[in-house]
Amino acid sequence: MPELPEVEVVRRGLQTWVSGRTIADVQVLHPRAIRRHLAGAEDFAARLGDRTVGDACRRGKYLWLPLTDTDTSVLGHLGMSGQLLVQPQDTADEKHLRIRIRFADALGTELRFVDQRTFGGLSLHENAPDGLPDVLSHIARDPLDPLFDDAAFHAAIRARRTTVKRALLDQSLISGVGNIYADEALWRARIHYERPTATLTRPRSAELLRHVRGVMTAALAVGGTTFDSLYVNVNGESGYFDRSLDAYGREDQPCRRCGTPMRRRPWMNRSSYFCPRCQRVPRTPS
DNA sequence: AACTGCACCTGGTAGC
DNA sequence: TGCTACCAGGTGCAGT
Repeated sequence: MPELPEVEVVRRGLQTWVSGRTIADVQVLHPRAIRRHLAGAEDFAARLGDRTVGDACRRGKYLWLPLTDTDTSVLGHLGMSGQLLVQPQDTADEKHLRIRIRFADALGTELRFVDQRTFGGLSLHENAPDGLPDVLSHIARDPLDPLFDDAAFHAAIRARRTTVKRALLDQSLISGVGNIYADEALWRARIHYERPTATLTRPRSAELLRHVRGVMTAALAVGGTTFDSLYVNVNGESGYFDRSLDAYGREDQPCRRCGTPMRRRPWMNRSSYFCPRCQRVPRTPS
């Protein structure tokens, strides 16, 4: 399940193996993969043809590739299960290959969008004046962005009448955080996922942000080490997921701080994992 | 306007 | 064995 660190690994891969190359042709093998490109598959392919790819960019979980000499970008989101792979052209098609992009050079590789559950996809958009694809106007900066405004974040969540995990997953407040890293950061900060944001003091929200950054930076360090080949990879199975998670997926296993069995609770058609001792349920005088 | 809840997907697995 | 039910969850939008 790609969140910000995994997407950043993919961005780096695209920058290394795709930026600067000129597109020869595009095959859309599943229409749902370009459903956000409203003009359809033929239009998508035609607009990419003969265009050159600029520097790979990211905000939160969104990736985009500007097309040089145009005011447009190819926007990508990996959804739940998406992968962007740079493969030798003679590699057999993946079972869930959705989009193939061939290049006009002789490097012998192509870019493939593979996605089992088809929550992700590619689309082409006009760039807004700030250079971002126009459809990203509602996506906040992510916590690894140097221009992320910690004070504004604190003020925004204090003004909301919602709970802290909802706020962490609200991409208009802070982008790039998903269910896994939200639980990890809340465990590190010893905050219960249902704590009202209005109860967070400035030091507590600062501490939470520090842990969000800490868990993402650690994941990025691990994910980054596996990426040193002709392969832009994201599969949610990096070593980080197996070895380093303290909360997510650890139901009934001892808390790594206090030994209390961790709990899982249904939450928003998902799950929240937490330590019932370290992360006390807030008393809510409604 | 701010907030809540759900549809969209498919493969793996648990249960019967 | 073969069927059903459920789970994973990011996003956008309909509904309140």
